[in-house]
Amino acid sequence: MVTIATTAPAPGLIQIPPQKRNQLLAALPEAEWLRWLPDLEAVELPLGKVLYESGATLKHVYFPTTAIVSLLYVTESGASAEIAVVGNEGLVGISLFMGGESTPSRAVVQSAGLGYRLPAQKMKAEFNRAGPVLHLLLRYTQALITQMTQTAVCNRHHSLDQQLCRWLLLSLDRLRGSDLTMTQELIANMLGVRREGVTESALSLQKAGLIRYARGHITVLDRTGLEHRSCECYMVVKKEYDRLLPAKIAT
Amino acid sequence: MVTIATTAPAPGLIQIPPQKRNQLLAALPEAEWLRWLPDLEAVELPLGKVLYESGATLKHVYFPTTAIVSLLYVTESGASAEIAVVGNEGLVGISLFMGGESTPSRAVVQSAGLGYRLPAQKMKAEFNRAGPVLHLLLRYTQALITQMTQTAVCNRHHSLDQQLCRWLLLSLDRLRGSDLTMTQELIANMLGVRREGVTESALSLQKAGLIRYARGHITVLDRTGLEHRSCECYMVVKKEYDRLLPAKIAT
DNA sequence: GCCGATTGGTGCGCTACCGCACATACGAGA
DNA sequence: TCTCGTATGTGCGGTAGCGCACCAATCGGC
Repeated sequence: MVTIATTAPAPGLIQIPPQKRNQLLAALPEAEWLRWLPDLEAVELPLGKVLYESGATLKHVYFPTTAIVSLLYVTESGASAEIAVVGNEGLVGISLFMGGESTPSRAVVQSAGLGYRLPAQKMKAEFNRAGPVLHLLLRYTQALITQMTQTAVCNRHHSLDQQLCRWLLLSLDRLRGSDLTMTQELIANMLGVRREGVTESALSLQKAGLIRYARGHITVLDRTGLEHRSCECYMVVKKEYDRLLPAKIAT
Repeated sequence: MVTIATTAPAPGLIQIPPQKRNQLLAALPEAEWLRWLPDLEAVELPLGKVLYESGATLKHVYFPTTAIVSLLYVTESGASAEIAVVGNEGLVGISLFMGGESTPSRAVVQSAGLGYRLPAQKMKAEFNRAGPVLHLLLRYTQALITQMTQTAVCNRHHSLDQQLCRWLLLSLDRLRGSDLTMTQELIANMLGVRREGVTESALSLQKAGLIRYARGHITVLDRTGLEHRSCECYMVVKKEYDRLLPAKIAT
């Protein structure tokens, strides 16, 4: 059970509103911030929760704060592949303002946590004001596109080892700390590979002293090492996010 | 040498302006159409021409009419992978209005032909009017995103045979007729695989009577057969384009 | 403190694709 | 018509990752 404070800073203490732990929300101009606040609903995002299904019309957009959400596609034969990952730097449900209202992919919570959501109508109305919000959201969308294209490239050319490093780093960037709660089975589903393959790659990372893990809990020991072992895809994506999005907020 | 008529229908004959062979331009409301027309510059797009480089700031957006353009990413090691393909249904240079002004990918003419271009400033100004053009372009962008994500999925899960079918079909949809001028080497570069692999897959398609080809010229004999042999990715993309974009124009 | 379920580790044969080397064939231009 | 360059066909050993079967370790609930 989680109690979520949506208002009222503690007396005598300047407190960051929890909504601002999402960087897009934090980047809103004051006028927008005040207008959105009453409609932002805090939500728990437990592991595995499906935020939208392939082809379904969206009812909300989600702004994760401490959760991570995977956008993934499931093939007719049941195989899956992660397209992109969204954390507190972004939002889930771009097709709402892009105009399609749905996509062929699915959004699933990959790492449990909290977030906020805004009703679809409100989101569209705000977007269509065509002010700074529009540009903020489109820049985020472009960053997301880069992540997607890099996923395509990585799937084509890079080894499972490299992809695992990229994946760990992208996930890590979207969490505080250096731990993630994540079974190898889950990672395999995201990467669209066999669980055994992940076991093998993870073992080699562990032997190299880069990570340590046990039963669904991974600790990154040597971030720089991971970066070296990763393919270029991680850095390409990271640099685009840094370039396109407002400076990060301290959390 | 190509003469391009930008105005003046032949006497006694109702003629479609050549600009309208691009479906986005054709879908413009009358007011926009008239405003854009003087700034639309006809350009030849010869095979291999680079419309923009990775990371470079765009000076124009391109609206292909008879040409096809590939968006591709080249890795540090020189390997390449196609991210998406753009023909007369779309435009090249979405990062201009998305706000990034550049992307880590590159745009190369894959099939020679004609197109029109609009200066970057004009494009941004028109987009920022926030009228119907904005929504048209964003819907196109969402369709493009679908193509990109499906490329990622296809790279992960489907065989070269299937990918070749998908690729042929996507290219074919962006040309009139059933011929394409394209060496196996080129196709291999797009798909990010070995040339020999393409030879082998192409042979099996030819043996099955689906295509015929010789020295850089491919003729599709059995489109339906190709569709059956392709993975689901082709249809997913096609349906999203049909859903998101205005009805096609007769050309 | 025991038990079943979850998670991770390992072996093995298989296949698709890679990298390389080289043979062939077609076609445009001298 | 000959020739050279480009395009395509083929063979072969190597390897990354797959599918499957099974074992080992550890955790949480009773």
